Amino acid sequence: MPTDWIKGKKLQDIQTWGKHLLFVFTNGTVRVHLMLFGKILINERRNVNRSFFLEFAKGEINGYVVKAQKLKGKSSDEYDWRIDIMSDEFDPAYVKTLLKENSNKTIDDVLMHQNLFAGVGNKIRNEALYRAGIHPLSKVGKIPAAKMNQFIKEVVMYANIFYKNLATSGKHDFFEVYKKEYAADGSEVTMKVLPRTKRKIYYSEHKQKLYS
DNA sequence: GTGAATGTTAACAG
DNA sequence: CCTGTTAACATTCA
Repeated sequence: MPTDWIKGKKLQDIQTWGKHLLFVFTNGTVRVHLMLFGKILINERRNVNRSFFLEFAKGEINGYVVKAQKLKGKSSDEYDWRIDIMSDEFDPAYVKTLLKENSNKTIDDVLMHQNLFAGVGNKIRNEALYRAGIHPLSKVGKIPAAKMNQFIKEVVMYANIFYKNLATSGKHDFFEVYKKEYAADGSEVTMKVLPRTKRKIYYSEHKQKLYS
């Protein structure tokens, strides 16, 4: 990404939307995505090329193996924070209306859609489904409304656990089912490779009910 | 040396 | 033209 346009400009704000990290300048916004292997370091460098960096009078922000691009318009035009699971504006009722258009899809599939649950990745998907007791291959339209409400809460709750873990210990290793042989409740964990996405899902047949 | 892993999207096939 | 699938990209760690 060309960076000439940022030179000498003031960084006004840093925002997040789902997995997007946004650096807001007076004359534009930079979106940074860490993809699978990305890292952001503050006042720290590695011995490999930075794929994105911001150098200030004091301190610097370095991105390694990240994807950076300039947003076309204002971030508020491009992003709807009602579907960002970590946002104060996250709106479960709104997400539910969006889910209605996806009632014939499976819950594991829909969860990873960044235009429905921005910020959910494979770990949060597996953990939230386990905590809510929903089988990943359940059909969205077959899950009772009350259960769906509970589930959406679990997504947000687990995302916050994940975040707090990372913020306090620098690690996120609180898993009850993901990559486990036995789940937290002692039941056996089943692992399946999803045919289309090739991602792995972990679940407990015992605890997680299949709605189909 | 090999495989797997917090993800997205361009390119392709049908 | 739309939908679904495959391939590509990049890095670190066990």
